[in-house]
Amino acid sequence: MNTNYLKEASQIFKLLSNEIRLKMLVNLEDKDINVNELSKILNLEQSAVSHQLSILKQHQLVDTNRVGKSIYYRLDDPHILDIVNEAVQHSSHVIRGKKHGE
Amino acid sequence: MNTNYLKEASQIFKLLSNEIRLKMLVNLEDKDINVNELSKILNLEQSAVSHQLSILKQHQLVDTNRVGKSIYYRLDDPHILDIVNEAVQHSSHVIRGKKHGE
DNA sequence: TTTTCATATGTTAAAAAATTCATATGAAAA
DNA sequence: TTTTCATATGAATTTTTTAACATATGAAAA
Repeated sequence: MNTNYLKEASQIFKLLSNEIRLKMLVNLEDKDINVNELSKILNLEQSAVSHQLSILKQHQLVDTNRVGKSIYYRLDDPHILDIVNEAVQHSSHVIRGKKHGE
Repeated sequence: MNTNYLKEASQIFKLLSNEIRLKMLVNLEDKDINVNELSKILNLEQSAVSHQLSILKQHQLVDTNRVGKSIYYRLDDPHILDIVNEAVQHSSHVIRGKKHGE
């Protein structure tokens, strides 16, 4: 069974495994937002926000464009949110189901 | 914007962010497999396999049943593979697209 | 009921990721 | 062309994950 392709998949999941980054992506769904705004929205230090955005950008989940002095971020491939939605659905199933423990 | 639900999602992604665990899930797609077999398939120590399986089980991604002395694992909710497939698709897009660097 | 064998668990060491604080950059505004 | 301001980057620290080895468990087979 060839499972080489799973390495890349695991890397994407690593990106998505952080709540802050998820929040960023979700917030960027329908509008571009600059670093300072994101910082307020997420209630995080500017530096923390920049660091996370840089990770997302490195992996081409977001892209930037400058407006005046600000850098606005946008989703590079909105399809990524489909993956997030699937995970949300999954978790709500599990919670509702309470298959095992509790 | 309410983003509380993203915490659970991030936890699922955390589970999926490890190549070994992904390989396990994919291998379990169409048949149950016991620990020893998995150990051979993935070329990993038994203990490592058990540890990872235990994480997956704790989060209800797999379940077990005993046959003789062996413990067979199975997918608890095959839907989880849909999420994996979406990620695979995404990564192949990005690779093909080579949107930015290189 | 003793032994065997597959699997699970505990623990520690190593690696990777996240957080924080300080500082650098560099384009835009003055 | 100097200053300002938003953002990026660097580096040290802490936290989280992974990996590895040793050992415990416990059901099944003898």
